[in-house]
Amino acid sequence: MESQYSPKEFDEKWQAYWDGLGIYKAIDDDKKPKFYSLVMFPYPSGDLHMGHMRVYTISDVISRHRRMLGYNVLNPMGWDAFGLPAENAAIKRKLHPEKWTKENIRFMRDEQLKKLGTSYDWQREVTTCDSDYYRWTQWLFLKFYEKGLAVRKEAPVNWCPECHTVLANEQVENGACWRHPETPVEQKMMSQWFLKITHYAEELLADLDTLKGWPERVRVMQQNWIGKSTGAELHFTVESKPNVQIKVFTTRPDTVYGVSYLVLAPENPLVQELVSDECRQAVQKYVEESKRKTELDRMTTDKSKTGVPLGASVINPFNGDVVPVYVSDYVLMSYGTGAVMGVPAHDERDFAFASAYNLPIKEVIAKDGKASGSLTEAYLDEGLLINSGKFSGLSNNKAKEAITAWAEENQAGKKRVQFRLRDWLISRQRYWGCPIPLVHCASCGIQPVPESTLPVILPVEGVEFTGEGGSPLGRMPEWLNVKCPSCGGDARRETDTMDTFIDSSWYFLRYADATNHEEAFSKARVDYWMPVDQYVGGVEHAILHLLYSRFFTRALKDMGLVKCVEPFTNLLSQGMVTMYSPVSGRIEKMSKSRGNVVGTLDFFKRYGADAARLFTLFAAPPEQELEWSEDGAVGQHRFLTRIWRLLTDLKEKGVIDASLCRASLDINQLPPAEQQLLRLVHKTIKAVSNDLSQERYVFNTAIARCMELVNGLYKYVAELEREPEKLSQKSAVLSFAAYNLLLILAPMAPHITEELYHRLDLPSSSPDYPSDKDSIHLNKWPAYDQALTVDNELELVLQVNGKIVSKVSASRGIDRSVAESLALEDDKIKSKISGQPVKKVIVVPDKLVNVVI
RNA sequence: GCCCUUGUGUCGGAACUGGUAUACGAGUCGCACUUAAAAUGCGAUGCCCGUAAGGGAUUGAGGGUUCGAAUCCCUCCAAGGGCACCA
Repeated sequence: MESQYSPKEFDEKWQAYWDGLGIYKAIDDDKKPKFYSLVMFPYPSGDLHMGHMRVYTISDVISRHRRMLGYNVLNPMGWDAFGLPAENAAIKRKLHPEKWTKENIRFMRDEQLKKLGTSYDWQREVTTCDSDYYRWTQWLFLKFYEKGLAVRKEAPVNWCPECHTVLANEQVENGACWRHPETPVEQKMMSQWFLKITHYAEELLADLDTLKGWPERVRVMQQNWIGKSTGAELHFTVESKPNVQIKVFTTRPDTVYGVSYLVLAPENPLVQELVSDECRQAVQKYVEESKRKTELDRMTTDKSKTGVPLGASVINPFNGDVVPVYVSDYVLMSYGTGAVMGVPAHDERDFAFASAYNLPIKEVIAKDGKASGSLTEAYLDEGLLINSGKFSGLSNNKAKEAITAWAEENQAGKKRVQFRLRDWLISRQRYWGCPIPLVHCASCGIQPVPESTLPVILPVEGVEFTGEGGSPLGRMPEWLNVKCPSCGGDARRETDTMDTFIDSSWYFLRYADATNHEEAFSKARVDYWMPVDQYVGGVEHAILHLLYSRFFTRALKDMGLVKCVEPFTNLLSQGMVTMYSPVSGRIEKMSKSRGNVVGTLDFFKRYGADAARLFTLFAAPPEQELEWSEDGAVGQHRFLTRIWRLLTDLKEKGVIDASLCRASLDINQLPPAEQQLLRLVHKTIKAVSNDLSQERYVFNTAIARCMELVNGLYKYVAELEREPEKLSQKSAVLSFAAYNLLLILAPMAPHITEELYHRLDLPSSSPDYPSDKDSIHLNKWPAYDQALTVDNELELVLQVNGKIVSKVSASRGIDRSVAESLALEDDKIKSKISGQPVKKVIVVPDKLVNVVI
């Protein structure tokens, strides 16, 4: 036992070696089939822990495996480097965001990701806060602006008082900022920049069906978020002002005869226009109050309804009914038309509102066409129309179309599709982001910065970070004041920066052509690499990043800049890593604030990167949660030690011989014990190949199979030890087994396999294996012989009425009749049957025989 | 409230299309090696009854389909996640 398994002695050696060889470089336009493997790039927050490492490990195994399968793999890495934490750190510690960010990047790249043994092509590294990158983010923004997909509009927006900026809808969770769950967002009317994602709502929804390689739940989440509703817009004329109409959106035009009132959202401009003198004071008070309510307040009002009458009435175009108009904050200005028709009999909310204000409840749909007389709750099911004029008697589904058609014919409305998705608010009143390349000119209005003068550089020197009074950019006159590109007069730059989700909506395109100084990317390169064949990332981006990226890709496709429509063909969303938290006393997501982090540096030092990789892969399948356990991680280190000892020992004794590693063995020439071992090797290669395939990606069982092979090898060697002279002879089977074990383990444990591979000292390069001497990772993934993955002798299970009674050994492929008689002649079966008539016998070939009595 | 996911030994988890439930690992116990411990190797290890041979129940609970169900269907329970006054 000369040398102990001691990863710290060679992990870094191999990392440097791979770097030097450049074996992870992706080749543009290679002859081999391409495989674009992508992992969501991190925000450079400073220190990754073991929880973060999971996603990089998974993605790395996939990439390494694909390389061995002969693909031209693109596996890039970069940094989502703009964002608030850097700016907040600057305010707190007087450290410039750029310096802070760059230091974090260096540490995370060199001390953490590289030391995990990842196989990135660092020549394509992308950093979104570099002007080399954001220059093109700005360029893309201008393209959107040209196409009318970037617009400035006055709208109610979400303001986070903690971030001092507005947020997109997707960045509000439960009425609070996604970064600050304790801070409710405030509603403000502001003029802001939006990207018109709603323009693509229909496509973004429909094409979800094409994403067969995405997890169902992510698709469902996006579907819900886009939220398509089909219905009608109906027009109600104001009684006292025949030239004013209130338009409502409804998914239930079939209930229009049951309207007993209309409701406007407090923010609806019609409120001010229609309010009567008598009601003005009460309405004004109500509107003021609802303005003060945060989104959170409005959501937690227990569904109880409040509202005030407007003092106006409208005419129902269908039956001429005159019904009152109310203001209530259960109607949202930002959805539909900001006005709804109240049908208490067939809508829960309307029922609650009508009950509170004693409004009539008129039934217009009933199950058998018969009114119940007194409803205690809204009737929401299907049924036949009643009290609905000429539509009475129709089924309500048919009535939806008929009523909408009538409305269209009589200029009282039209069919309408409504989406829940809203335009993407992208301006941020913060410094550390990509400047929006526009100027405001007093005479020409908003003018785009000419492409030739991009980038609009984010000033680094002389920026003051106070965290107060808006973006620091507004206080930098030398940056702020420019000449108008159109008239040459005095103008001011736009001080808002872009939402950082824009940076990450196209980074996967830049990887395809990361060093291009002439354009954002060449179309040819992007068309070669895109779409991403396997994307790996957290489910927290199920909507945000993934939806924005889909939108971007679509828009760029329509501009002719890219060919593909969907950017990510396959998506794997890995589960989070948890651990017991002494702060809460519960098992929670690993994070610094919960005090349950395991650091990477210390772990790598003690157990090596391979043990860390294997444990994260082994403890749970990738989509599931993973609980970190020190014991479990030690177990993986123990497994690696077992491999180390076995192979170094056998190599030293001369049992494993390099010349025999790839020998093709004739199983019929081998003694039984060797046959069995050879079969085990082929079975293992098959199982691991299957587990690592894109259809499965179950690394835990792949490792389990490797462990079984190692256990089998130990058992076999223990047998050999009974005749010690055998342990000094070359063994073809053991050489073959050792070599293949290293190959199939290489994607998961790249360091130990590389070290042991080099110790095998394979013969010099041959045409088939040109890179023999260089690296195990340049090897081909091993093939298996299907015939050797099954045993010739097997155990046949014998059942009576589906219960196992006995087992017999049998040869593979015996006839059904032979299997049947084996069962019927078995003593235990006979005694179980004890003379009763056999109804039938079911034979599952090579598996079992079930005797039914 | 609606939608989705998950319930298997002491624990993490296997069981591919219905066909030997508990692979693999952790933990525990025993043996070997050792002055001793650690490390390592070997063995045992889901539950109940039994000294044993052996027998019985068992995949959250209950029912169903089937020769046969962890796997398919229905009802319920629990945990986690998403959406939530979206008209």
